[in-house]
Amino acid sequence: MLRINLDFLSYIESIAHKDIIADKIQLLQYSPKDILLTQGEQITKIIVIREGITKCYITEENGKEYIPEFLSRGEIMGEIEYLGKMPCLCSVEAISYVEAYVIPLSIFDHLLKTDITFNNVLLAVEALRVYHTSERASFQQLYTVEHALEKLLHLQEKNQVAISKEDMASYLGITTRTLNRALKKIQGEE
Amino acid sequence: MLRINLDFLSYIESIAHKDIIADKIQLLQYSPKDILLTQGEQITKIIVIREGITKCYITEENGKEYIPEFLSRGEIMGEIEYLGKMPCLCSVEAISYVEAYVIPLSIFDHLLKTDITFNNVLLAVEALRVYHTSERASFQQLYTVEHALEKLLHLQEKNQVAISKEDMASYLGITTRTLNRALKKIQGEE
DNA sequence: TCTATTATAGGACATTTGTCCTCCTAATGA
DNA sequence: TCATTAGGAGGACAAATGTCCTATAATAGA
Repeated sequence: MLRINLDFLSYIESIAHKDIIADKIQLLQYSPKDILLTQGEQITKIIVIREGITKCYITEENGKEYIPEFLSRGEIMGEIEYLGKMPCLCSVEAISYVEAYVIPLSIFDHLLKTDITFNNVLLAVEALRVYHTSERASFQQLYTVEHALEKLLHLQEKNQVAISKEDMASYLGITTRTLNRALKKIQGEE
Repeated sequence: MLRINLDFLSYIESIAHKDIIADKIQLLQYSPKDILLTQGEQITKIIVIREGITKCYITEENGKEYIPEFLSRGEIMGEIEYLGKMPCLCSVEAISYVEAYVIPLSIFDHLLKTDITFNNVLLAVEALRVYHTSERASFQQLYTVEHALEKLLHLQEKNQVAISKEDMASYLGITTRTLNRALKKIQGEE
């Protein structure tokens, strides 16, 4: 639910500090509600979060929203679209104070073509993403809302994150009304 | 819905034929209902489909099934789990006659560590997977069953695939009863 | 201080979906 | 030929979910 990837962050930081290209990788700051990426647009940079929490959300044509993930430390964004030559899948919004490395596409491309360790590390990142995304899609389709909600609440507690009810509903792919009902039911069972 | 990746297939075939390691990559045949991978087991090989259609399915603890994708030409399997050091996420079953390249882990690993083009091609594959998986999860959560079913029917027609009603329901994350109702409703609207 | 806005909570009703059954048909093997 | 089985279709009822609406509390800004 709150994805982090410290291995990847370490690798990016080692590049950002030591490399000849270091001065081309910026460390930027974002405030809550700042937009890091916009759905549908072409990618112009790759972003890796150093600190803070963001939400990644898809707005469908019927106006509803779905949150595939909350991204935090060491998570990369924009690379999927660049690699697949696709427009941006999600919008990404800071929900806390955020610091992130911003990598120009030229640098990202250079790393892809020359740095095999970078390729290996990135492949591991993407593998985990596919795994978790499929696992979650399956879970949410086949279990009750309550079951999914309980899991979400545990994750929230474990990660010490506070998210709005609306975002929780978007993450679960339900309405806030259904979320409230499920919360009531869980309380009653305790 | 029926994923194919001809670029990746070309690259694998070029390796399978020309390389020094060619004799270690086998071309195996499978009949309908043969199992290529089993959910929960450790991966022992990487498989790339040359011909035919397979279904990839997750069985949850409550006995229900979810089908993340139907994989066909040029699709790879097992690599996610190997890269992420995870047990097998899905079982994969042939639903037509299938021919597939079977790559030993040692060879796959060797390619990862030495062949940067291989890394680049594989990254593109995984990027598309994350993209499509998230896109579909969002779509299925936020639109009506009918809407999702119509899309599925178009894809089936376009790809000339016949799948059982039960598999269609598993793909949509619903019961066959709900599938039948949705089919009736669509017929009425035509 | 006073309004406007936002997040939250939940009632009432309609719709959708799941569960449990039954029935039908085609294909298969004894 | 006659069960037997698997896939498909759909009725009846219960449960879950969405929609629409109202209400409250907290907060920000004039």
